[in-house]
Amino acid sequence: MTTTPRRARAPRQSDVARLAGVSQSAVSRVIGGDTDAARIPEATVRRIQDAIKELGYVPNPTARKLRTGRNRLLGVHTFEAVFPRAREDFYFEFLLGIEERAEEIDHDLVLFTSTGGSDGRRRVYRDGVNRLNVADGAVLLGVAADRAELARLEADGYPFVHIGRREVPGTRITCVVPDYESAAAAIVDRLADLGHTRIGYLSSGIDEESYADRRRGYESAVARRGLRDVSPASPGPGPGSSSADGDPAWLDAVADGAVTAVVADAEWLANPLAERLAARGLTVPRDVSVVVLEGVGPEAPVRWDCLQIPRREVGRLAIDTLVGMLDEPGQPVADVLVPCVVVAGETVAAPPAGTAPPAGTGPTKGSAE
Amino acid sequence: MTTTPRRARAPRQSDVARLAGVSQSAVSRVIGGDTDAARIPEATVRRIQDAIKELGYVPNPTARKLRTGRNRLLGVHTFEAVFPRAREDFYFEFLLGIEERAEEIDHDLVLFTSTGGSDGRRRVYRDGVNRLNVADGAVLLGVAADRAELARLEADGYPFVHIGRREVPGTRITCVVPDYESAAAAIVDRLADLGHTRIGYLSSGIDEESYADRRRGYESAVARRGLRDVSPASPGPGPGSSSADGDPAWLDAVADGAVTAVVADAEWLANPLAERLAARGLTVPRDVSVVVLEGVGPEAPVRWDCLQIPRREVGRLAIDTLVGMLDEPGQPVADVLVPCVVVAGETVAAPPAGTAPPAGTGPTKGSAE
DNA sequence: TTGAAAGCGGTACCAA
DNA sequence: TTGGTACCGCTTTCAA
Repeated sequence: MTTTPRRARAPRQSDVARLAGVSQSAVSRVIGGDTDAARIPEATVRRIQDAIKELGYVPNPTARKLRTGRNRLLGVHTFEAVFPRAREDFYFEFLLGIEERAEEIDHDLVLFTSTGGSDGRRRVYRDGVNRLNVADGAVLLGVAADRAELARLEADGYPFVHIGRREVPGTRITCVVPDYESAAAAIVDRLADLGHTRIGYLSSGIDEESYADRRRGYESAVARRGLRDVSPASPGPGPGSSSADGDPAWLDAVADGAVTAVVADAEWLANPLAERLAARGLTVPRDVSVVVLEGVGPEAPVRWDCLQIPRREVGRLAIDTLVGMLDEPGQPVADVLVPCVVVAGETVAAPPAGTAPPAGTGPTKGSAE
Repeated sequence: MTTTPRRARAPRQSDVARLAGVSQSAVSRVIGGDTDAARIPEATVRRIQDAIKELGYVPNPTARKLRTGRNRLLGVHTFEAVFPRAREDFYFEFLLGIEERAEEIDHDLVLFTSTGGSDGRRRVYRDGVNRLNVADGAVLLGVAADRAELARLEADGYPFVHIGRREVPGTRITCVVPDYESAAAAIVDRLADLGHTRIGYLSSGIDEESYADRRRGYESAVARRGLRDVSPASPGPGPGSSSADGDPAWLDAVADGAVTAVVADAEWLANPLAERLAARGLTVPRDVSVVVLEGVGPEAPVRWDCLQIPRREVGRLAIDTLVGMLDEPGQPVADVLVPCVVVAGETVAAPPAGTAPPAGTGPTKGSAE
């Protein structure tokens, strides 16, 4: 009976070397695949491989890491709950892409966890030690990423990329971000091409980089195409203060034909908008076209025309960018912009015929009162 | 301006030693908290700590691991999808307990991922190397855990515990399992105490250790209490072949009063059972009591009397067991049984008055035809 | 009390 | 081509 004896000590390269009758460095070379640099005779390679098999030798990743600084382990750190429930669908696709790509390039992934503090926020540093250090580098994500930690990580020279734009004063952190700006501009272009000349922007009021990107793309395209921007007054940030709620005057102006297309930050803004327009006798898209700047799933009640965030691709590119940083340390790395797809739905059409711009219909910018 | 210069190299103990004017080993001792063994003067300790702070020194976990074999990293490996959707609720509580306990004893958690194969199954070994090796040990979970890998892991001497009982011929793997057997027996005892004398077992037909445990507890208690077991014929294993579907004859016998209480493997068996009993004019629990052998959430439509799996506690104990193995290598470790709670619901009552056992109501075991 | 030095298991340079 | 050897950063004897 050939029961494997409880191996007291894992075999090392030196054991392999002894069995094969060669030096330890020869073993290391064969394992490292350095057969080109220092051509080792077929026979020797064979003997070494046999010895490896016989002993069941496997390289020790810890020793490797200590020596080379790499162990083909990539960290993933989300600043939110470990096993998110509500946010799960949001992260899921990113993580899929990350995992997919990591595996393709033969890296393993480690998900860092532990809440780290009584406040329940997930931290990178605990007692001053960077927990990510066991991995060669890390991908960070999470809408509420702690910026101070990002700055420290960067200052410590730890290689990482962040999914989603994150600006930290005095620090250059590498981000992989959906190209919201171009996509928003493309959406405006499409509306302009269809004949819309007076459009509005319905903002979520959320003060975060990605929302700013979208708005910027919208505004530059509006200017470039010479359109008239008739948006409601910007609401203060914070939940519940959607601008659709806040500006009935603007809605009345829309009903009056002041605007023939609306670009909305998010689906949860578009739904009440459609309701309120309906209450004023307007139909989407016959009277007003609506585009949503955040991908909506196929199970959405309305098939909005929308911008689709390429989450999977963003995840994959985050891995590639990170590994690029590891391979070329010290090189400055530019942010990576990932193109978004604009998906056609059922909420965009040409403006209603004969909707000439009513003369002097309110301000170009700001509330339409 | 005190901008931290881009640190080319992380500070090491030797740097700290030089700055503090002591030897490297002194630094190591202070960090290791060995102040008792080799009493270092207050002043020296202070100088070293100051130097540590000034340099921002943090210990290198890789070097530590290479030297001591430990790095306070515990792996978690699930054999199912990385970011489970459907199963999430099932695993979630285990993971909560694992994380909670790991943090209490100051260990970090590493979730291993990567699908490992084109078959989509998650593997521990890839190209023969144990990917868990960067961690001191690991907690494994997943209903379809690959047994061959468990055997190999054990043979390799890698420390791990498995959540849920897993039998592998020729191997002793340490498991942390809910004590289904005792809980099932306690349930039978309670029914017997209430006066039930003829009860049935509704099996899921799933061929797995945990289900076998439950049935064993049921059967031993039935025998011990001298009850009559009138269960439907065991269905073949596989989805859709629930025994409630498969045995209308048994249902008729129940309606006839052959059985006053039913123990069901899972909630998805109990729901159709209740419907079919209702169709025959029976009410739960007035005519028939029903207990479910798998905890059901508070949002369940029916508040079943049920067995609650102490998932959180199981997770915590898995960590404690694992760390125990690490602290005392070589010691054989017994499986850990975690008591289950039996939760009172609204589906158990005393048997209907005057339900004397009908004489000769069918076989003690098997189909009640 | 403190320091020098030997590894932990590999990698990679430099000689032979 | 091959082997000897220094070193990665830390822990832990063993001497001083």
